[in-house]
Amino acid sequence: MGNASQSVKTKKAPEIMEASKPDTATRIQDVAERLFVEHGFEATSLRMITQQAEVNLAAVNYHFGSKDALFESVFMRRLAPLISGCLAELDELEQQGGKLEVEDLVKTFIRPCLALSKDPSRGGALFVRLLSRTLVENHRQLREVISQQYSVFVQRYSVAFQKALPELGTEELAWRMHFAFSVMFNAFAGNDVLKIFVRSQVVSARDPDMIVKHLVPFVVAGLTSPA
Amino acid sequence: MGNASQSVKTKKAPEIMEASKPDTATRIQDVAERLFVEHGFEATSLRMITQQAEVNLAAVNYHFGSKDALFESVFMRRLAPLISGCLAELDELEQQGGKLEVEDLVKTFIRPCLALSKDPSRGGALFVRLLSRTLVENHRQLREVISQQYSVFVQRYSVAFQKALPELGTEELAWRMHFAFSVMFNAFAGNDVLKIFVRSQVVSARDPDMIVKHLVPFVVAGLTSPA
DNA sequence: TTAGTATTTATATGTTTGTTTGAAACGGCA
DNA sequence: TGCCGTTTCAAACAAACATATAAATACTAA
Repeated sequence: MGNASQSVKTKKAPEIMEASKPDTATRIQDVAERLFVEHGFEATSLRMITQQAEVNLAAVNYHFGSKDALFESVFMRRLAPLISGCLAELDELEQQGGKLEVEDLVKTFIRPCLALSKDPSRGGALFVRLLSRTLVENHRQLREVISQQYSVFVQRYSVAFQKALPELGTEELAWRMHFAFSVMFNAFAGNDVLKIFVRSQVVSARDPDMIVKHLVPFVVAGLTSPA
Repeated sequence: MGNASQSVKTKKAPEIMEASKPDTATRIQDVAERLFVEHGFEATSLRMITQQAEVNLAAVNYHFGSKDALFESVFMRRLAPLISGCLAELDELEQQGGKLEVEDLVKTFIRPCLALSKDPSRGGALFVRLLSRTLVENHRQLREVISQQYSVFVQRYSVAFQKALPELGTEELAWRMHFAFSVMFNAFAGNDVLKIFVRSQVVSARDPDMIVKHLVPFVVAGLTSPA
């Protein structure tokens, strides 16, 4: 096993939980995630990754098949749980009946993002930043995979928001959702447009709870503003 | 002249306006702008640029000094006029007295962006996308240059928004401006987070006027929502 | 025209890139 | 112990990279 590119890694967990370092493949993923976020896909060389992960250069191609496949693996490892988390919250909200409130709907998306951001064992805010990079770089094949597997995500939210905002036309709603998710993603990713213009790095408070506190009212106001 | 990296290009304009191709340096900038947007800085090689611009490989280093300097040149060529445009609108609005309305303030930023987006001779929406890429990749030295020259941009808008929204604390206002500029930038850059999840490319209407029509109410609502 | 500078060209340099290879080392099971 | 599938390793690969150099050409001013 290994050099086949389809292997996603199914190793036995070490029985006696060693406090030291994880799996080779996992170590590669962890370092790669950080470096891809920091420098982008192209600017991150396999040598940087393998050196920091303290594994042999050939290990990447052995375990993942290629640099592209490594990226996809790193990406999907985080995306799947995040999407599931959102859809689970959405399920719960819809099943408890009653009128769908925009704020609650927004929170079904924000809460899993917030939870992820605060969980170092899942890379913290790294993945949201990776996602925002991936949005802007265009890894065609990855987009293919994502849209094949997760188009339901957008559909579910579209339907839900339509119910919560029945007075809006589908087009108007599409625009507002576009804007809303755009703010939310970039907020969690920490992409501050204004930061590029000012010297001080102090501005970025970075506390995820603070983000949410200010983010929710802003987004809800935008979504619910009179047509 | 040429190989010194400080040369920003000061060629005579061709007297008889040839309909054919512009300056070598300009041709390089035009192609580079498009390719940097499409593939990012690292993934764009000087060979791609020079081939498409139909100039010799060494021309980049001759005219701009280095790949980094070329990027900075490409970037600044568009940033400077855009910022000036915004500040000019802001000046005009402030000088005409009366209470500062949030919507008018928002429009002082949106109008120059819209004008740029609709002007092919200035690269259309390319630069906004380049800016959004630059935000996410971090070209340190470029950030330095920008913040040195254009920190006034943020200061001016901070003061203006504070006047228009006196009931907000400075911190609350900073968050809202962060969110507002984030939506606006990403709207013009066409970074649609949801697009990555759905197959159809049809969604992206792309008409800048349409963007504005829906964008302004959303942003204004977010900014003015009760504290 | 001629002299001198500005630009373009072809070619070469030395790195760095992703990927491959074949052998060595490892680990569980007979 | 000896075997065998799995994993690691050092080394090498061609290809592509940014940049440098010197010769060739284009242009301008006298």
